[in-house]
Amino acid sequence: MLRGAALRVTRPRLAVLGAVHALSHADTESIIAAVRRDLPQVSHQAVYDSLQALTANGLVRRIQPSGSVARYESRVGDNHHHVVCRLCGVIADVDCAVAETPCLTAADDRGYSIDEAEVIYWGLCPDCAAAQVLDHQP
Amino acid sequence: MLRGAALRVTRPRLAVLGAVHALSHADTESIIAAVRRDLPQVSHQAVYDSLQALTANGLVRRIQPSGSVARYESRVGDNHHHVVCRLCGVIADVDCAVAETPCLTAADDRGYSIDEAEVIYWGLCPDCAAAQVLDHQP
DNA sequence: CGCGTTTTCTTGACCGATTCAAGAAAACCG
DNA sequence: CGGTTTTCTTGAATCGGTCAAGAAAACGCG
Repeated sequence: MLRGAALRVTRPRLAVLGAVHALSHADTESIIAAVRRDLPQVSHQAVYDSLQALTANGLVRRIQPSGSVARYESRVGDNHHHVVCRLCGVIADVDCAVAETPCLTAADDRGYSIDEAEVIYWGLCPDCAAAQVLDHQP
Repeated sequence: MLRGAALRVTRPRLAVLGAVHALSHADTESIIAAVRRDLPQVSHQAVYDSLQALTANGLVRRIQPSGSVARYESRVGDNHHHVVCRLCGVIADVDCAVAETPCLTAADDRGYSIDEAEVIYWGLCPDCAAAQVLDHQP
């Protein structure tokens, strides 16, 4: 994958790529921890640089819902979206409701040349929704 | 407006509300500057608290595209979306392409109870797109 | 395979938006 | 006009992320 993107193959990059694939919507801190299980010596900066390089070349995708730190996922190139729990912050993938390139056409594009539509659904995850109900019926 | 939301009416809150209405997608720093034109003494904390209170009560809306600081707008309750320029970061409003509650229905909601769909279109604003073309045809 | 160039990693300082905490001031309710 | 509660001031702290300089590792080529 790295060679395909004309990126040098280094241990930190391999480990970061592995970590992003192994974890689900992981933040940088979790990725650093995972990478250090293999390479205890890596600096946080190497991880930041790797994530930046991988993101810029489309090998991983970066998402950052409001109020959250940056998170990374390995599912790329299929324009799927995310649903975020307002209470616990957990993220799940959702496929687009509309079509292949979903809401990619704005009603009026204001003269912008749009290349991506990012959709975030906000709500309550099943667990938090259940806890919510219990609170109101004690 | 403040009374309608059961919020105490204070000078800082009035000034913040005015600033958000006067500016377009302003960040906190701009809002602080605008507020201080009327009330030179206000602390940044008062502005942060006011924005938080206004946002929590739906009087202003907070948006935060990846890589940007928090921004606030006065257009609320009409589920419109935003288009962000990848180069200069400028933000414009766009109405939803689909319907009243646009992409509010995910293909598979994963058991979440969704209450909002937030859409951000990424692309190039007219100015940056033009500059881009000039770069490639010097 | 070894060398030189270029990119990447290590180390450690730094930054800036936002939050926390404690006390003073101001709104609201009779 | 008090008393209570919320909000504001002041000032410090937090924390994700970035910057900078030199050391180390990849890669390309002979």
